[in-house]
Formats: sequence, structure tokens, C-alpha cells
Amino acid sequence: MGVKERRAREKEQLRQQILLAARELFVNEGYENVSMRKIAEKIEYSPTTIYLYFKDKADLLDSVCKETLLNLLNTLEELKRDTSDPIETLRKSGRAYIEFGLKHPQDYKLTFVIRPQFQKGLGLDEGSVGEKVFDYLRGMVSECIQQKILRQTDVETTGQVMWSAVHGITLLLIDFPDFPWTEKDQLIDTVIHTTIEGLKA
Amino acid sequence: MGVKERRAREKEQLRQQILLAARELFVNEGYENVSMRKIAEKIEYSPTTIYLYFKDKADLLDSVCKETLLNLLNTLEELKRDTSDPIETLRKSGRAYIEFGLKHPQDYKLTFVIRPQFQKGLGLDEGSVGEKVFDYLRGMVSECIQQKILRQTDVETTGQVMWSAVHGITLLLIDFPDFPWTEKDQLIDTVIHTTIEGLKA
DNA sequence: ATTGTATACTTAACAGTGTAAAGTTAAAAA
DNA sequence: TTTTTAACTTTACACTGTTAAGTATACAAT
Repeated sequence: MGVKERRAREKEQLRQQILLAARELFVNEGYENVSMRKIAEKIEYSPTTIYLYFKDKADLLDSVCKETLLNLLNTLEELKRDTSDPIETLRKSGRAYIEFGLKHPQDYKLTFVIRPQFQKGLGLDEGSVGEKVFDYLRGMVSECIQQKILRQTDVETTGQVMWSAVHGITLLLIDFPDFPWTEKDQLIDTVIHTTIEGLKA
Repeated sequence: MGVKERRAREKEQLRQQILLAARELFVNEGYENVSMRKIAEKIEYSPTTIYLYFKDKADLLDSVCKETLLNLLNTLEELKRDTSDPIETLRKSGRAYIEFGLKHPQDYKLTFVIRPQFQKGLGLDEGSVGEKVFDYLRGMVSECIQQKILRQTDVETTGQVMWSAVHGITLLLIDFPDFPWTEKDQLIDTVIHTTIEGLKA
């Protein structure tokens, strides 16, 4: 009876092993430079074995990105408990989002730039992790508006403006590391501060 | 005597032909899905001929992006003449930038996302077109600050915040077309308005 | 205990990739 | 008319994602 369960466990284990190897390679070498054969070599299985666990390379990417989103969500949610001032929470969340991107630049690009190129269906579908991340943002913004801290415009727009701000600075800092940015921390703070102030006005 | 010049002209012509074919294919099929053989087929030359004109595929991409930046720069500079109110110019330029990105989404991604992945040296080097685009932005911001319309902080940071705002919303709108954005035009206006107001405060 | 069957994995193969090296042809220079 | 140079092509290599067919092992049924 327990045999079947053990088998299932072993299968899941290999699945995780593949996922881990894929993530490491994607992050270190870049999605395009990682071949199925490289992943296979790393886990010491034949290349085609991967196809027993994932539909194709894009599906593998998909799963890696889902994990990344989960990590991001956890990072953000840990934060929420701390303060009760909603605007402070918003500010901190913005910083945490950007720092997450800068700490895991490849994961961030994989999730928010590379993946959309392959999967038009953005992974923000109903019930997805992506949607939960945006729900988190929506909740924060909503609180700020309720407390009349932000100009009472609709929650959606406000949230989207906020997202676009942190997304923009994150990607620029990742993609153009040699650009003569002003001091990084100060720049990030200014972006967040500017956006929030602008949303108040 | 004129022979050599005619030859040079013909060479340049083929170079342009390759560039045109590459751009069209990149834009329509995506950089990764375009092979040197496809480009060659389009111009009716053998694949390796391209290598007589461009170092490799990345170099081809490089040249395409340079053109894109030139187009962007022209679009922006045509705009500057119109108004004398610097803040209005800034607002219009922001809109123009975003609209350029949305009108040519593939070109935009090629230039600001794909290319940096291959060429670490961002094409914002001294004397480059990329630098000129940022110079344009710097100039506008500088005027606004001189007229004390924007909070007197340093020009660089202000410009970078502005860039990050327009870059962010542009990429999000391109990459997540199925996301439930609020009305697009209004969202874009809000992003620009928010950022500028935030920079004033 | 022996047979049949499903499961997990591998081998072989296909059509395609970027690109280097060598070969070809035709025009210009000597 | 011969030699040199320039423009282009052919061939080839090592690699890619992925499909189809093959194999071996563990389980179930007789």
C-alpha cells in the first residue's frame, strides 16, 4: 500500500531536483544559454527524462517563475505584520519589492520580462500566485485610500501606478548597471517617495 | 575613379538591406525566433554573407537598436520646439516616450530589454545615441528645475526618476496586455502626472 | 513461480541553430 | 593576358529543442 506513495514521493523528488537545477542554471547562465541537455547533465539523467516531468522548456521556466512569485509574496507578507501605519507599509513594501528584484535580478527578469515573451497568459490568471501578489498591493493601497491618505481616486489605478514605478526602477537598475546612476539607495527612496507624494497630491 | 565609390555605395546598400530585413523579422517574429538563415533567405543571399557586414547576430541587433534610439530621439526632439512651458514639454515628452514604446513594442523591448542581456555595455556610452536621448531628458529637467518648478534636487536623480516611471509603465503595458489595466490613456496620464507632482512636492 | 503489463528511463533521430574555414567566381590592376 | 583582390557561396561543426521508438525493471495477475 505504501509502495505507491513512496513512488509518488520519489517522482516528486526528481521533479524538484529538475526544478532546482533549472533555476540555478537559468539564473547563472541566462534562460537562452541553458539547454535541456545541460540541465539533464546536472541532474545526471538523460535529456528526455525532463519531458516526463515538464511539457517543454517554457513549462520549466513557468514553474521556476511560479516559485519566484511565491518567494516575492512571502517576502512582502512578512513585512505587513510589522507596522500599522499603512503608508509606511506601502513605502516598505515598495522598497522590499525593488530589493527583491535587485537581490535576484535573474529571477526577476525571468518572471517579469522573459516569461511574458513566451507565455502570453501572464501567470496573473485567477487564483494564481501572480494574482495574489497584486492582491497584496491592492489591499495596501486600499487601506491608504480608506484612511484618506492618498487622493481618493480608484484603487486599481493607484496600485498600477505604484507597480509601474517599482517595476521601472528595478529593471533599469538591473539592465543598465553601468549607467551613471546617482547613489542607488537614495535613488530608490526618491522613486518611492516621489510616487507616494504624487499620489497624495 | 567613380568605380570604387559605386562599389562602396552598393556595399552600403546591401548593409541597409540586411538591416531592414533583420528589423522586420525581429519585430514580427521576435529576436530569438529569427535565424541568420531566415534573414539571408529574405534578402536572397547566403547566410554567411551577413557575416561580411556584421560581426554576429548580436551585432545585428545592436545596429537595429541604434536605429530605434535614433527614431526615438527624433520623435522627442520634434516635440521640444512646440511649447515654451518646460513642465508641459516634460509632460508631453513623457507621453511621447510611452507612446513610442507602445507603438513599436518589439523595437522597444529589443532596445531596452533584450539588448542589455547580450551587450552589457548598454549603448549609452559616450557619444552614443543612447546618451543623446538621456541628454535630452536631462536638458528638459534642468530647465524645470531652473525655473523652480521642480523641487530643487539634483538634475540627475530627477531625470532618472522620470525615466524609471515611463520605462515602468511602458514595459508593463507591453508585457502584460491581458492584465486588467484601468483605461490605458488615463493610466498613462496618471503615471506622468503623479511623477511630476511628486517631483514638485 | 511465471507470465503479462505498466512505469521510468534511455537511445536514436530530425530539423533547425550560430558561425568558422575553405572554396569559387568575377571584376580590377598589373 | 596574367595576377590579385573583393564579394559571395559551399561545406562543415558542434550544438539546440523535441519526438518516437526502444529497454529494463518493478509490480499485478494468473
